[in-house]
Amino acid sequence: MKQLECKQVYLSLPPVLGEGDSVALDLELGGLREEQLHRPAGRFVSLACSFDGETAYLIQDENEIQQFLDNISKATWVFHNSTFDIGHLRRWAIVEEHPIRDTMLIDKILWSDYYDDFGLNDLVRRYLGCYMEKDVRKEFHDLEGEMTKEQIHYAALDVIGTWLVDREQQKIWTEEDGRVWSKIDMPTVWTSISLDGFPIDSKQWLSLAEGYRAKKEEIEKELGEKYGHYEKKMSGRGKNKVETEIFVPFNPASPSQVLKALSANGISVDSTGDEILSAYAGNEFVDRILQYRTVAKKSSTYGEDYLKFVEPDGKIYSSLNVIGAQSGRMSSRSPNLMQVPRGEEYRKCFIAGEGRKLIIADYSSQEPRIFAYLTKDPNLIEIINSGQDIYCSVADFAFGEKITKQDKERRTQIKSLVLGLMYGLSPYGFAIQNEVDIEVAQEDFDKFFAAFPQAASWVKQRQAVNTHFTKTLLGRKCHLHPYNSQWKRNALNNPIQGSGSDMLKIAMREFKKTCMKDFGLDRVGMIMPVHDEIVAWCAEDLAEKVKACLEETMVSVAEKMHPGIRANVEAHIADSWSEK
DNA sequence: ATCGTTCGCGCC
DNA sequence: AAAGGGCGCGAACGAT
Repeated sequence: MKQLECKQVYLSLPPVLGEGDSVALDLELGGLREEQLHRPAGRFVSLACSFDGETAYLIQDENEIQQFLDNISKATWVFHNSTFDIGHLRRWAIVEEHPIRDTMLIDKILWSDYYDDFGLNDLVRRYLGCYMEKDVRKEFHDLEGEMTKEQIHYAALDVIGTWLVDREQQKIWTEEDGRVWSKIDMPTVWTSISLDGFPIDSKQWLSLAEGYRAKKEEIEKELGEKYGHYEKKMSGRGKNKVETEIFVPFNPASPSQVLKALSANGISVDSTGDEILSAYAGNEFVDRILQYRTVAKKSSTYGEDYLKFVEPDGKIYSSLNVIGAQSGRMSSRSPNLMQVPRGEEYRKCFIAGEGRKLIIADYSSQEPRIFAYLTKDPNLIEIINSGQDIYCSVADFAFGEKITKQDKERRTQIKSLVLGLMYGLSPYGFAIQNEVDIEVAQEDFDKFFAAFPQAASWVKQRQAVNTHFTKTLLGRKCHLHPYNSQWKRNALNNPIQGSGSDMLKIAMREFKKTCMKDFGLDRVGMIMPVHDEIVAWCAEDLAEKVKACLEETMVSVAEKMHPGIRANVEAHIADSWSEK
């Protein structure tokens, strides 16, 4: 395979560029750990750029960064993983919101779920047929003094690769792809790097974690002794060789050991996940294992170690991946703030902080509304627009059952049917999940589709023929694998999930553009998105206004996306994340 | 030791 | 043949 080439590297500032130019930029830092790539940590090593795909300019003095950026301020900036570069550049320079392209994110827009690797080396291979050494980049992390010649060369190749890939992407992206980038994901990049940390009550968290660790260790000890076994072991040499018996405690965290123990208990299953084991609830061993899992999760993922993410200012800053899922959804890591247990005990630890309030707003039934819009089913639309509880109304309309929100069991079942349908749930799956006969499940499905014929035909049509890709309401593509049976469920779910994520991204953009701008970034800020929810903060005296603003923004964004279908947003002013 | 994969489970 | 979509994380486990 060809090697990427660089004709010349100038160890100097780039010339002043004009408006039509596009310039690829790449920042190298040293001394960064994986989990803090998104934080202002690490040493500046170099900043490089290329505006022709042949030559590169590179500086190694952090005092020149501002001038470097000023020289190219008129041009469009191109990054590979812009969140990283821009986030860090702002440590040394003033970086205003600016037209950018991101070869990684744009490739996800173009090829979501067609490829699953979006590293610069992957793109260089796919677009340019060139091979890029990867290992040299690692050395930056340990770099102490001057860059070696080789390192300078590879830093230059990075920007050249980025520039050339961008040029190729520009040739193939459609107007619609361009809109998805400029209206949805580009603004989200700028939003993501200005998200504020989430203040944490560390003391409370710690006492929770300690409690769960104690419980975990207790069960571990009990089960370890009760279900452990002796193993013969040889020790010593030659004449002194003796056979001893060693007690090996049972490890409840080991799926294979659990499987064996279950089998010894007369329970034969293929795997030991919660869904399978809960069918054996009542069995002493099974119950204990499930209890163990609950407390083990809480003392591992949400244990004492979690506090390593709390920074000196008492806040947790997670890293937001602007396109984290094939559907376009965002994801969060280090830590993933989107999956903090919903229990009050945990959410209570996430607080507003002194003199501030949290504004928590989420779309209610976001996906069913999108589903109704996509299918244009008049009956479903009528139910949604009536403002009544969707699942109770479906119970009445489709099944002739008069239920209220208090009939939790049936309502939950119907809710799981409606939501499940949008995920590609089959009657078979519904039957197993709800422990009903397949005939009963099939009948529920039939009744639902009979009541909502247009929804039925939409679902059927989505799955009739593989169109190679699906699109969200705003045109974000996701490719379908024709040889994978999952394509049918993706064809169904993707426009729904993806449109939901587009909606939230735009709502974030609008909230920032209006409310945050009006009141000032020292008075209002965003903390995090959670798929259909935005957590923001503001100065105490602004709470009512900001709440109203966030609510209105979210509603209006949604109703623009699905005209004719009402949106509903539940917003709250709170001192902690647990209040709803 | 260090790596990648699998399992199980937290969230929407 | 499979049987509800999308993630990230920690522990276990097998491979190197």
